[in-house]
Formats: sequence, C-alpha cells, structure tokens
Amino acid sequence: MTSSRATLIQVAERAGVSLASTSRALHGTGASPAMVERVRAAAAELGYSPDATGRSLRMKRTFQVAFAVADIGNPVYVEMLTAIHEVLAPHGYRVVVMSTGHTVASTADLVRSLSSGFVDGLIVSPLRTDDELVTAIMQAPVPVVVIGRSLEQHGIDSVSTDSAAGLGQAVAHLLEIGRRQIGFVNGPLDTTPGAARQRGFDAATSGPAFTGEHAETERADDFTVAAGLEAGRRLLARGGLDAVVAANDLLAIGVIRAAGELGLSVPGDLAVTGMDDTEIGKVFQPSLTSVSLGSAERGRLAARLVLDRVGDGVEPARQVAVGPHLVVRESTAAAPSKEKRAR
Amino acid sequence: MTSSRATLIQVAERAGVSLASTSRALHGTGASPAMVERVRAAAAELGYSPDATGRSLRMKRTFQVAFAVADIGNPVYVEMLTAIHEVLAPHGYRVVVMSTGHTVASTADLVRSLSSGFVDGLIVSPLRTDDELVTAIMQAPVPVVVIGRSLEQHGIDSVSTDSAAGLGQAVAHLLEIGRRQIGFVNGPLDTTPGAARQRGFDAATSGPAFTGEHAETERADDFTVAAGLEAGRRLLARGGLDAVVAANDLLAIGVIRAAGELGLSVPGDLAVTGMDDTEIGKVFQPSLTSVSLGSAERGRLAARLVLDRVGDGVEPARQVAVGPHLVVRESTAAAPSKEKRAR
DNA sequence: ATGAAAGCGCTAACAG
DNA sequence: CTGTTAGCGCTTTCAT
Repeated sequence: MTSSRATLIQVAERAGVSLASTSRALHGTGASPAMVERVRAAAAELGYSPDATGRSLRMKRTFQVAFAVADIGNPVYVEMLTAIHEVLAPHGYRVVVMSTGHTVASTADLVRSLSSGFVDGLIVSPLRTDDELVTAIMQAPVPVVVIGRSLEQHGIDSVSTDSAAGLGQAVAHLLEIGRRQIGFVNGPLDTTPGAARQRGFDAATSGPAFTGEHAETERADDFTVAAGLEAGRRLLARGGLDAVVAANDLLAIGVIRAAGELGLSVPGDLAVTGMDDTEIGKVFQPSLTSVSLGSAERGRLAARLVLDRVGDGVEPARQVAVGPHLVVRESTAAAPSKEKRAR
Repeated sequence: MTSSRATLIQVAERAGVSLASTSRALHGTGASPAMVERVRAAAAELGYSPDATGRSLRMKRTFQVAFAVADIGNPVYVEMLTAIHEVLAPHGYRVVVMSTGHTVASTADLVRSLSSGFVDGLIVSPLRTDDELVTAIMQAPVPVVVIGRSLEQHGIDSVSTDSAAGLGQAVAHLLEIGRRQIGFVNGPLDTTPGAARQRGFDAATSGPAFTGEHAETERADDFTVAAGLEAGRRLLARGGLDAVVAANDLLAIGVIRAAGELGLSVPGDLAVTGMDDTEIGKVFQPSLTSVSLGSAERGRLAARLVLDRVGDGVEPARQVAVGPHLVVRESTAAAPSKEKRAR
C-alpha cells in the first residue's frame, strides 16, 4: 500500500545521464530526441512521478488555490466550488476547501493563514467584510479574490452581483401578478448580503414605483431553512400578506413550510420568492421562483481572476459584476394551482 | 497585496543566533527561555510564518489529505466533507477536494495522481469499484481509505454501511403501515450502491418474510432528482402501486414529483421512502422518510482511519461499519394527511 | 546539447 | 544548550 517513490536522481542514474538532462528531457525543453527517449524509458521503468513538494519549493508555486466559505453546506457555495474547480483543474491547479463556519476561526484568521504559503491564491466569499478582513487581504502574500462586495477602493479583485436590484426584480414580479401586501424575510442585517438585500427591498417598496399597499420586514437569525421557518411563523402570524420575498432559497423554503403550518397555500394564498436559484429550489414543491445571482458564473469569474493573478505580474485590481435575473416558477404562479388540486 | 515573506534565516540573523536554534526555539524543543524569547521577538518583528513547502519537503509530510468523490453536488458527499474536515483540521491537516464527476478522469487516474505526493492520504468514495481501482489503491504511495464497499480482502482500509439491510428496513416499514404493492426506483446497477440496494430490495420482497402482494423495480440512469422523475413516471404509469422505495433521497424527490404529475398524493395514495437522510429530504414537502446511512459518521470514521495511518507505521487493514436506521417522516405517514388538506 | 552545481526553506543529526 | 552542516527533490543558471 505504501511504497516509496522514485526520484529524479534515480531516473538519471538509470538512464546514465545527468540530473539536469533528465529534468530537461522530461519537460521537453532543449534535449535531443535520443536523450528524451532514453530518459522517458528510464522514467517509465521506475514508475517515476515528479514530486510536487520539491517542485513547489524550487518553483515557488504550489499549484493550489484555496476556496474559503462560511458554510460549505450552503448549496450556493457548492455551486461556486464546482465552477471554480472546473476552471482551475485544466490549468493544473488543485482546489483546497477551507471552511470558517463550524470552527471558531474568523475569515481574517483564515486569510492570515495564507502566510504559510501552502497555496498560490485564494478565493473567499465572506459573509461579513470588516476592516480586519480587508487589512488581512491587503497584507496577504498571495492574490486574493473576493466574491461578494466590490472592494475596488482597496485595490482588491472582486466579483460582485447586484442583489439589491435582484430584490427589486422579485418585488416587481409580485406586484405584476397582482400581489399588494408584501412581506420580506431577510437574514442577519450585519452581513454583506443581508444589508444589500434590505436596501433592495426598502428601495423597491418605497416611493412612487411601489404600487402595492403594504410592506414589512422580518429578520431571520441565519440564512437557513430553520431560521426561515421561525421568521416565517412570526411574519405570517401577523396576517394580512399575500406575498413574501425571502432573502435566499433556504429562507424561502422555511417560509413555505411556515405557511403550510398556518394552512396557507402557496402560491394560492401566498406567493413566495427566493434568491440564488439553487437546485433545491428547483425541485422543491412548489418549485421556487427565485432570483438567480449566477453562483456558478461568479465562481468561474473568480477562478479566472486568480488564474490571471498567479500567472502574470501586478495589474490593477479588477471588478467583475454578474447581473441578477428572475426565474419564475410555481411558487408565484399567477393562477393558483387549481388543476393540481383536482384529481 | 503581494509581499515576500520572511524566512527562518532572516529571523536567525535578526535574533543574532544560529538557524538551528531559531528552529528549535520556534518549536519549543530544547531551547533556553532566553533564546525562545529572543527568537520569538525577532520572528514577531519580521512577521515570520513558517513556509509550508520547505517544511513539507524536509519532513516528508504535506499535512494535506484529499477527499475524492464523483459528484460534490450530492449532499451526501458534502456531509462527509464537513465531517472529514472537522476531524482533520484540529490535527493540522487541510482537506483537498477532488472531483471525478464532470471531468473525464476516472477514479483510478485520480488515485494514481497521488504519486506526485501532494497529499499524505486519501479518502475516496467511489461509485464503481473495479479491479483497476483496487490495483491503483494498492499501489498508491500514501494511505487510502475507501468509503463504500468493504475491501478487506485486498488489505484496504474501508468504511462501509449495510445499505441492503437499510433497504430491508424501508420495505418492512412500508409493510407495517399497510402497503402491499411496492415499487423500487434504483440507480444504475453497475455502481456499488446500486447493486447493494437492488440486492436488499430483492431480498426484502422475496421469500416468506414478504407480506406484501407485489414488488417491481424501475431503474434510473443516475442518482439524481431528474433521473428519479423520469424513472418515477415510467414506474407509476404502469399503475397499481401504493408505495415506492427510492435508492436515495434525490431519486425519492423525483418520484414524488412524478406522483404529483399523475395526481397521486403522497403519502395518501403513495408512500415514498428515500435513503441517505439528507437535509433536503428533511425540508422537502412532504418531508421524506429516509434510511440514514450515517454519512457524517462515515466521514468522521474515514478521517480517523487516515489519521491513524499517516501517524503510525503499517498496521493491518481495518474495516469499520455504520449501521443503517430508518427515520420516519411525512412521506410515509400512516394516516394520509387529511388535516393538512383541510383549511 | 549536455553536465556540474547552486539553492528554494526547512528540520534533524551531530559536535561541541 | 547552542552552532555547524547535510540534505529532502527539484529547476535553472552557468560552463562546457
């Protein structure tokens, strides 16, 4: 099960040539065909495989990129991870997943841990972006790309999306299908997405553009189904709503369950929208109308940004944005699902 | 953003002591308090952080463990990943996620890639276990732990579960609540879980122990919701069933959707069970009765096995098993959800 | 085109 | 307790 591996020196000896020639032959740079042939044969016989650590030490590159998130259980991050992996793998980069969620370590601590140089770059999607984190990122010894808030003013590469505008799309859609009493279940306000989404909801439900009659907000403790269920109960208990906008799909599912508890049908009595357009939302019953924030796309873009950074020298920081778009499904169907009920 | 890091030599110079003393002082092994103080101060001033690559090369340890799965999008693997991470992180190990799913690379190729030595061990949960894979694992230069089939005869550490017995539990439960016409939606038969679950279903529905009247199987192309939907349509179109056992939660959700399309209520007209006891099953409507295979527990155990291997010398291969257990929820509620319908 | 040798950053013998 | 030194496996000058 555990056998020691052949080194380049052994290949060199076997081939009867110098170490340098062996290395060159294996990389196909400036070696005669005969030499290449000879070395390749020796390498094959010994089952040689270059050692990543030795290589890294010499080249000062680890060929690894880290992806750090608060909670890898959130489907949004899984989507990002998949996308990141798809972009980086073809370039010979491995992806190391780091989670700040269940451990006590703050995201800033995690960024600081990059100083041990086990990775060539980092993609991080922080829930909260405070000064400590910004400082840690700016002092990081390797390129860092942030998925979330734009940090242009600090010279940090970032991939953002306009979730506030996305919330506006959700509200507009609900008004369009005739809903007038709109509730909003948001996550914690001290998080980047929580703050942005609240801004979006407030903007969409105030001023002349808002053709509805009533708007109110209830805050969940977290961006999870359980928290959404509790917040949904509180919000719906007050009565009088015909639609609820949730700050993400998990919260929306919680709200729908809360509605069920109270005997409210979705979308008949209550239309519900989510955000993130996750797989779970697509397959939920009723399937969830949701604002896509292009998770996979953001992951892809972030991966390309790090790739450029680790490859080239210093360029100005770049900001990329992905536009939100609404995906309408059953949870806001204009006509309450009468046929579905019929048997 | 990118600043070069201080090395041990620089710390030594700064402290005015030798390289060796510096290393020792920083590790707290055999250095005088005065020396430790001096070196620590110098290290702090320079913001020194030990280089992982140099350390790895010297110690012949990378402090990394890889986790390889077919599809990181599957919630089961995410649960395992979380558990693995929780066990390994406190021991200073990082987790590298490798996916074989969307790329063409076979699991065997992936195992062979370990030969570059970028990791101290591997946890792999393969969908199919053929001779090529077994050979690759046996020849791997680092310890490999398999989550899935027991591979004791090959001297490979493994964590398994008895999903066949789990299927038996699901069938027994359905019979108990009075169902007699049982359908089974399985995934591909040429996969390890597919084969085991088929065996379990066949055993549970044949012989005198089976008090039902009818049993039939329909195969999905994959262990996904989409495949479950299609297989569910085929199975239910034939009619006459009052219960369906699905080989995992995702397939079960697909089946429930197919039932909805045909106007069948769950659990009223059709009881449905899943397997894996995933989060998505818990929050689905109706919530899913499911056979837990202890995903998190299996991840934890696998992590402990690699940890033991990378720490110690060669021990005999160990096999660990996690027992399945049924979790009953709404999708098989004995009394069809009459109250729920009432408003 | 090939070989000799330096050195990436670190730890661990070995001497003193 | 401290310093000197070797060397992990590799790439890359620098000579030849």
